[in-house]
Amino acid sequence: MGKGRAPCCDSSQVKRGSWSAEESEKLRSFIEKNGHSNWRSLPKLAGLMRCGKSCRLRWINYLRPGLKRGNFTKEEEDSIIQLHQAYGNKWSKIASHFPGRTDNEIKNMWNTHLKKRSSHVNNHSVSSSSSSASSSISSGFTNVIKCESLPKEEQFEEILGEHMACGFEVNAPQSLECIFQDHHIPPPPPPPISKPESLEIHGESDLELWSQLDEPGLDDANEWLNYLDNKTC
DNA sequence: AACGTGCTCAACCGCTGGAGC
DNA sequence: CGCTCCAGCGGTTGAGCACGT
Repeated sequence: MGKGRAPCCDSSQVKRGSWSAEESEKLRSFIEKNGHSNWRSLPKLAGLMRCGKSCRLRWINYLRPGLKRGNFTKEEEDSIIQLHQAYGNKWSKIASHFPGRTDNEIKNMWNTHLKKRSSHVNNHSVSSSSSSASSSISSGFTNVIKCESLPKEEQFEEILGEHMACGFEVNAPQSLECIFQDHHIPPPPPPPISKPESLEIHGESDLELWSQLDEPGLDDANEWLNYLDNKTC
């Protein structure tokens, strides 16, 4: 650490470990009355012997209203796997697709259950991805990108959302990455630019069209998706 | 009943990026 | 421009529980 910043709190002054019901209630009622504009000073103001970070975690992962607790549904699990293909370990990003679920919860779910399942699905999808990718580029999905009022990044988010809702399989987001990477939209994890797998399924010389997208602008991406859309409708 | 093992999940730790000075 | 502060994020840990022997 050296001359780095001071520790967030003095460990001799704060309580650690599990939260009691009383502490949780104190935190909840304080935040409901006063909000949480400053986590650092919050514990003091709320009369808690806790570090601000700890309060924040407790609130976000446990006390926050609207949290959906309990088991994940099959659909949620499938979506997590798919989103993980697109985002990697960006748990907060993934969690944003599941209102009421926390990044911590999803991260735990992934590490304990889905990691194994995903590797299985991944292997399986290598052989079957083409057809599933083709059928899931629905017109609804394509319409999202046409909503040009949204910033590009949001468009990408929207697309992925639709995309997952369509049951689009794992390597499809990577195709999208190819299309959008020049828009400086935060990319999903690699692979490098290449012709999307989904092209081959149409049995046409799609490479030609792809090659025209050397410097794809958003319109090019639209064109591309329209093309795919037409092919699948 | 006692013990060992594996699993779950709340919580902690350390790092990063943005904002303010 | 560099420093400090802070919120937020992702990785990791460990207490508690369930289950098998």
